Amino acid sequence: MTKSTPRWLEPDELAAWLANSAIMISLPAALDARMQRESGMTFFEYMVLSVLSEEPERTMRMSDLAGRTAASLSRLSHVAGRLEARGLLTRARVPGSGRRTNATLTEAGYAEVVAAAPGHVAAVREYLIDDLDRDDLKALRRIGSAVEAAIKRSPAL
Amino acid sequence: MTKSTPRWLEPDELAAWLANSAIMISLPAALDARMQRESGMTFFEYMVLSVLSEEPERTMRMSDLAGRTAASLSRLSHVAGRLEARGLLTRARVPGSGRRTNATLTEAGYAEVVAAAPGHVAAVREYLIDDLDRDDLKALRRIGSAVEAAIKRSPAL
DNA sequence: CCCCTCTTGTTGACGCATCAAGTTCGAGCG
DNA sequence: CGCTCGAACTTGATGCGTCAACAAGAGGGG
Repeated sequence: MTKSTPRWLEPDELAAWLANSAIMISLPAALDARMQRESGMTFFEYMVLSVLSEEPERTMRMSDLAGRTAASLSRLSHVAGRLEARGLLTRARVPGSGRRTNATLTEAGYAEVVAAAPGHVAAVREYLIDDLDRDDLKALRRIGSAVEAAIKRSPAL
Repeated sequence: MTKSTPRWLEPDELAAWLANSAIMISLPAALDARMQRESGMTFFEYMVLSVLSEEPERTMRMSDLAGRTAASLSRLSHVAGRLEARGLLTRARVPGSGRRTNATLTEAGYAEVVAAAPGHVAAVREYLIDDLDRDDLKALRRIGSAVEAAIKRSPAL
């Protein structure tokens, strides 16, 4: 409690923050709802399958997959369990390498990604990309990187 | 299924989209975790209390509150129930006005917001605002507005 | 007047995320 | 060798969000 009174947000900062809320809150909700409706899978499930689909052998270590999808290992494990039950991927321990596990996309899983991809891209365009000009795209890139860095910078506390 | 092959994302669009994922996924998670740790409440709960605290009489209709927090009425109702159980707000039907209900912040609720606010602002600065220059702030504002508009534009489907 | 329907909320079931434990394996080291 | 440590998952309990169903006024025709 040695903190002094905080620097409150100034008007333009506040406006930016409020605008950001739309991106942070409404966008994921909208994308999720649409994926669910059109492809019967979660936005996050799509991410997992999609990342796998672009990997050589369509295979990836659970840890790496978690990193790539910005998820906790626990979350990924639960999701992988469900996807495995649905026959969209398989898991296999990598022998002689500690507790490492590889996830591999099945044919059925690949087919699902391929089927879902167009709708996904369309949604991303419709809700975000197509409304932005080249400068906005660049800015978004910078902002995203900054956020990523800032979060990584404060792992514990 | 009359769709032709979709316009895939071009490199700079893809980069922007990936960067956006950090904002959409990691940022809310980070803010949520921190609010939980430092103030024992959800990010969303904070929003609700905070919005109420700035209202005259610290009172607002449930519907309006839902709109302001970008939540479904159902979600808000659940949360309001919990907050009410914790003594942070009260609900009361508005007599003679259909089924309208007003939510009002209690003293205890107000005290919680006040206590949580500095940490909240600090987090918002640390994870987002303080890393951005004036142009980025403006861009963020434009992008947020665009997203909001795009989502409103596609209510059904 | 009575029914119809619209608005506004609430509720319950279900699914997913999170958090804290537990499990299993490899490695380092004494 | 045997022990402990840490890395890499998995699992189970708990809590929140969503979706669909319901409830309860208020108009508004007919």
